[in-house]
Amino acid sequence: MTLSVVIGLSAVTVAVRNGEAVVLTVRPHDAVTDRATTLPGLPSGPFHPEGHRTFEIALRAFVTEQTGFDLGYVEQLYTFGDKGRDAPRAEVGAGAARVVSVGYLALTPAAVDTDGLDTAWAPWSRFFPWEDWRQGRPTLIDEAIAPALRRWAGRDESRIARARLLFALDGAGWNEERVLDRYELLYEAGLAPEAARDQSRDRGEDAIEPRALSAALGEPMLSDHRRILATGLGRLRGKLKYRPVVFELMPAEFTLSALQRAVEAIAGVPLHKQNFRRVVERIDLVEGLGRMDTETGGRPAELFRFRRELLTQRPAGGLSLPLLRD
Amino acid sequence: MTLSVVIGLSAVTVAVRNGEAVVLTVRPHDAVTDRATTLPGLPSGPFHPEGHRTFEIALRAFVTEQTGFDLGYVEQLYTFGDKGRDAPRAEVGAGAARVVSVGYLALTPAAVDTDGLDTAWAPWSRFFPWEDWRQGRPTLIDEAIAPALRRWAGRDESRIARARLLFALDGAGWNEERVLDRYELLYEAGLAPEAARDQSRDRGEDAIEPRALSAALGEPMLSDHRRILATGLGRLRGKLKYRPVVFELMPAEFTLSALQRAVEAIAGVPLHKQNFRRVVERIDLVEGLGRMDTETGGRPAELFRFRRELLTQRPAGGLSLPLLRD
DNA sequence: TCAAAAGTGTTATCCTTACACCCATGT
DNA sequence: ACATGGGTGTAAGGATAACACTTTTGA
Repeated sequence: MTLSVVIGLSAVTVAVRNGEAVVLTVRPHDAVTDRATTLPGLPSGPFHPEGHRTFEIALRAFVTEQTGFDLGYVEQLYTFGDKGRDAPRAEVGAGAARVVSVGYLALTPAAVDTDGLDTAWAPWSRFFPWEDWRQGRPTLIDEAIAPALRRWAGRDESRIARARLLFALDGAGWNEERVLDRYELLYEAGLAPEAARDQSRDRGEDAIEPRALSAALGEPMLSDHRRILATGLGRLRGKLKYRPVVFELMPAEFTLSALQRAVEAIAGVPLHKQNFRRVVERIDLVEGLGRMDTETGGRPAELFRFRRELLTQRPAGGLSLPLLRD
Repeated sequence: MTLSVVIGLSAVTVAVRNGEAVVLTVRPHDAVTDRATTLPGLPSGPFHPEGHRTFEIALRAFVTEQTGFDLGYVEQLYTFGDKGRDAPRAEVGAGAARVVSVGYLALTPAAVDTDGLDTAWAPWSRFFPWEDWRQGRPTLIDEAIAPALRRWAGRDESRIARARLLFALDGAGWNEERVLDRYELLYEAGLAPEAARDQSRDRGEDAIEPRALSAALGEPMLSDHRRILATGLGRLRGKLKYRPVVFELMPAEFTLSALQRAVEAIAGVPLHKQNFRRVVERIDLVEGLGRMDTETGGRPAELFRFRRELLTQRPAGGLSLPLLRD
């Protein structure tokens, strides 16, 4: 019996709904009690070399199958292969297999609810509550994260420096892109419930999915899905700034405020209204339609559309983030 | 017999030598005639789930084994899984296996020659001659690439637009980062020798490595290695601008001109001397040593060092590229 | 009339670009 | 002295950040 390799494909599917960034999750429910039986996870499945011509085709099929949802924009994120962080060993044919995770990022303008009870659009702040700085610095950081990290770091200068840099302690600046590094630091410090679970499995204990783990530092997810989600959020936040990807999250027609709320929801920081508009104007990728949206609650706002046709004519950059200091 | 999966790990190892960007290649030689028996390839090997704890550990071992070289900075690039673009099917245990490629980028300051005859530092302009714009627009583009692409595109507007955008035709601007897209366009247009090879293998013909392929549009490489190399070059060119990665390519002490030549060699574009210096000064990551390098051929140049210790204190950006229009 | 959100004007500062010129060494 | 590369000054234009204010709707 040889240990072979199984490739797990997972999708981080992002949308913006009511000014909240949400991600598509699956959570198997008990048919009788209608209660969730396990942690939530990302739509995912194993790559079959016989049937699947490419990873992306296989991934799209998994998502549609499991959520009823059709993906639009898709890009590959990262491939995780380290032992002890993988999904529980899969059984394949004669023997066991090591699972390697290939994560994907998908963007979609429509966050419609599908009928499957097992599917849900979850705000990602549930999994990473420390990542939302739109209402200012989350109190969670100073009240829970910083003390716990300091306990873990002890006198280790390099640990202290990492914590300071990543969680903006002692006056250091917040870098919204480093989502994965922050999650990995918490994992390493034993502050992510997944760490304890992976360790107990590594010690040969049975791979039980722990149901009642503390959700204080963000809700845990199945397998290594929270790590993949962190990778996706980080990538998306970075990409916003150098590629016009926000528009993949917008409907055909939108107001500039809605666009700003979408960027803020992704980046997790508040932006300066007028300077944001200037930035949008400068990249010259939207076009006013002359029509108004009267549902805004105040003065009606002009509707705009994304001039997608320009992308084939010239390389286009993203939106710089004019921060609103408050 | 089931078709299983083998994960191939490959490294794009980059260094700068005499103002040229070079990449570490292996090319098996015939022991008797001392002539190369196949195309050059990247150092690579199959991931073993039993033995290897992480991809990166396995990769480092392969490179050391095959080239005698120890890697420093390493980052993952991309995982290629599409059928027909993979390496020839590997034989594993009972059956055949589909090969999936995980590419890595490694950076190193030392481009020392190792003794192995099979190893060579090759300038990457050999594989992508159209990517070097330091001496102005390469004539190869207008003389060979553009006509061939136009023949291939015919009346297809989307093909014409892609060719124009990627190869800066008809006055469009050159985007040095899109190395992979350019290679993929040439592959799709049948202008990369690898395309013909992969197709003949797909038709069931024997997987011969063709030895005498035209090198007009860049020398071909083994398997999908030129695609991985293109991914690495593109990633590195992008990263230069937002992370201080050039310094991974520099020795402990260097002159500012040497730094500029390194950036130019990677980015493939000429830079404006004084503005480059201003940019370097502004990011404030180098420190003058007060000592001089007298080997410059003109006035001695001051030696500088990279203040690596700052990286743990603050997040650091890269160098913007102040182009020299000429 | 007032709350709520849309939309505009203006300035100081900093960064980038684009000029042209002087300096120290080896031959 | 002169060729070769090292190193500097400065001004224009553009982008960003930081101010506060007007406009148009619905309740």
